[in-house]
Amino acid sequence: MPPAQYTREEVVDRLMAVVRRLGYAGASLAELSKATGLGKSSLYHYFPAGKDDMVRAVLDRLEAQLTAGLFAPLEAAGPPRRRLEAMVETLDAFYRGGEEACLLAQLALGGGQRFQAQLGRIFAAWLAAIASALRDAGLPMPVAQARAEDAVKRVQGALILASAGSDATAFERTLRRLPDELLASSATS
Amino acid sequence: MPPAQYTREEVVDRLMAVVRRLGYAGASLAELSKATGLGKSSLYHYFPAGKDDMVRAVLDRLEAQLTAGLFAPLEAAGPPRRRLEAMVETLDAFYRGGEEACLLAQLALGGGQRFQAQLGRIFAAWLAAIASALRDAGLPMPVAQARAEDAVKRVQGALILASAGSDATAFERTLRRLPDELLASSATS
DNA sequence: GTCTATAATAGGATAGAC
DNA sequence: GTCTATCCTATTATAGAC
Repeated sequence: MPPAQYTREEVVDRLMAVVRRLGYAGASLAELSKATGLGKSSLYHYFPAGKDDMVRAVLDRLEAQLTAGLFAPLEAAGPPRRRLEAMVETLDAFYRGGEEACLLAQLALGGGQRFQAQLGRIFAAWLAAIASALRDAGLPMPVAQARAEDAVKRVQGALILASAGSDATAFERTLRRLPDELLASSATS
Repeated sequence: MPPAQYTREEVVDRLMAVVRRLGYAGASLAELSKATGLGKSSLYHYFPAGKDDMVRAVLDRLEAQLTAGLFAPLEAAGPPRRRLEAMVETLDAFYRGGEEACLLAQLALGGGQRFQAQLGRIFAAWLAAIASALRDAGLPMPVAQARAEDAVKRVQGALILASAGSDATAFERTLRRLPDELLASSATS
């Protein structure tokens, strides 16, 4: 009954948690309503186009969060290693040590083609941001790009393994070794 | 109307294709019915407990297929490199160059905790099979295990990237470099 | 073993009061 | 801006004929 309990951003954050946990198809309006404390009609007030609209808002917000909290710091000035370590810390907090799934992966697998374009852009931005740090560390651009892609794959794969309950520590181990492996001057990559 | 159009295995294969593409929540009985050419009632004849029963059968069949087609060859006699190359070829065919998603990932992200125990076992078997080949190649067991885990993460991550439409060739590139990187005698891993 | 028909429920969406 | 009430459709599941 009280007016404007939550800001739109707070609402979107709560929606994000649901989609992240249950996926696009699994996130029913009932769940979304429960998570936000808003009735279905209130959700439709915020998001006139319905569920698609909600998930779109969630993805937009995630993109903004990643851009500001993950990609920008990777491309900012400062020692490349420090930047990569910051990424690792951000990821660890964001995925709560592997306990929380990745919204990008959820939408990639369960969102049909609805979000593919945006997901592609977000992943590309992530790759570019990592490559930027590696290039600043002195790696040739092709190597930097290849390693960046490898890093994202490892993080995503580790989250799948963690979700599968195979190995709860898999994610943490991946993160811990990431900076060293990205910056190594070896020949493998 | 004709009796027993498909064997149970054929039915399960068709169900698998749907779950793989749409995920657990997205795979409706209507889709499953369409894919198998069976009415809903016929599906309930094969799988009395309903959708859960169907997906359980799908996962059981996948586990059997992976055990016979992927894990066993990895642990069989023969040159380790050959075995790893066989894995890569099998994966490439199975995921059609990255165009098809991974059922394991779909169920890990969208299956709640319903399948977690089985998924954990399957991933553990995969890791053990790769590690077995690497140990036969002369790598110390801890290194073999770490690299095996890394390989599975890369494959899973590459499939996410491919699903996200970010980079269609990411999967192929990951596969191609896998044997060399797994067998390298470098210090990184 | 498959079908048609039907039920019961859940999901997405809207109308209109407050 | 939120609610209750409602609608329509999809979804899951079952009954019973063939």
